[in-house]
Amino acid sequence: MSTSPPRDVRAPRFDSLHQEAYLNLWRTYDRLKAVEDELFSQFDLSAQQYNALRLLEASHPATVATLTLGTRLISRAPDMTRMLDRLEDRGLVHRERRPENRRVVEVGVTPAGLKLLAKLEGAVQECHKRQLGHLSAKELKQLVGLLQSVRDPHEEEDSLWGKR
Amino acid sequence: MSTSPPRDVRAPRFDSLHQEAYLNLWRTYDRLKAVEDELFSQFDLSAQQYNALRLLEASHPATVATLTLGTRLISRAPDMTRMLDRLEDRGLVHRERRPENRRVVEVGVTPAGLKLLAKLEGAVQECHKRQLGHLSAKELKQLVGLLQSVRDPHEEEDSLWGKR
DNA sequence: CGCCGATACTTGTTGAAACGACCATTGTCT
DNA sequence: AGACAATGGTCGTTTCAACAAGTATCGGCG
Repeated sequence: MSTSPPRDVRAPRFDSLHQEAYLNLWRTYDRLKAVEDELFSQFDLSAQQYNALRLLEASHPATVATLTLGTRLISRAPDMTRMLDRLEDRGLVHRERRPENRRVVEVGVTPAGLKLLAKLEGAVQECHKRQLGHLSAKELKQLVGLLQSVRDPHEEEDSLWGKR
Repeated sequence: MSTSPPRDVRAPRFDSLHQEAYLNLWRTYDRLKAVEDELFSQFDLSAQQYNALRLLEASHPATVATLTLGTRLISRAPDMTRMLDRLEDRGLVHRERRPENRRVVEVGVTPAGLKLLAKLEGAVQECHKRQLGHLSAKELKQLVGLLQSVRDPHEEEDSLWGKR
């Protein structure tokens, strides 16, 4: 009886190709997120908060209803209220109920919020370069295409992220 | 002066290809994670906890030091202690200090932990199929390759996830 | 042997996420 | 007009993650 060949018991092994793909996706996201987190933590922002500010900037000067903003975020956020509380406390957004429908709370970015975004813009671009700058444009496009295919059946019909 | 063509102000727009790739990665991970979370929440487990149990199973019957386990996890976990506390309270892992080095805490999976893993195995495979079953093997392999390239410069020299 | 730094966690504390129950407002149906 | 469901948030509570500071142990080194 022969001994089995030496192998690194630590090396990740996978039960299926699907699992390998998912765990690779998870790991890759985690590594890239670490790069981003390091930047945002210097400004006491989370990636999610930055994302929200960016969305408000895109609509500016129009405002956006709280729940609408929630659905547009990259990662679902079941607690918009307190996230906006924190941004409002720092004077980065403002909230307002309008007479025509007193249920909805309209949210907008403040001048201070826009100023912070402007200050961050360069650093954020640099950060994305550090994350992915080692890939060619061709590879990046291929990656984006594949990720869209992966995600497609998992997006709601009217999602902003669905294939168009 | 002509008016600009109508466009969906809600559609995500990107400042660079790098950013587009990263945000697509984030979004895709979030969608797939939602599928997985739904499964694990039925067993009061997090994906990270399941991952830890899997790693312990792979080493079984040998045990693993707490910190070593932490570095092998897919997503970094700076609070192994309390995560293991929870698993130990549920009888899924056991911990032990050995006389030869009383600093390290050796962790192993218990029979109950192995039983839980066995019970989950089929459902987890099914879950990964739901996540990624709509892609061909060729696409999946291409995706894995691209993700490795993305991650490569962000892995530590001796990481288990580096290219070999 | 006694000290010192390194190792391997543990504990405290604070902040954020998850989940549900709750409340106010509006639109609809009879 | 009154009842009732649907909409849009808010609040309370529990759990989890992150960071810092602290404790126990070990391995040299003079």
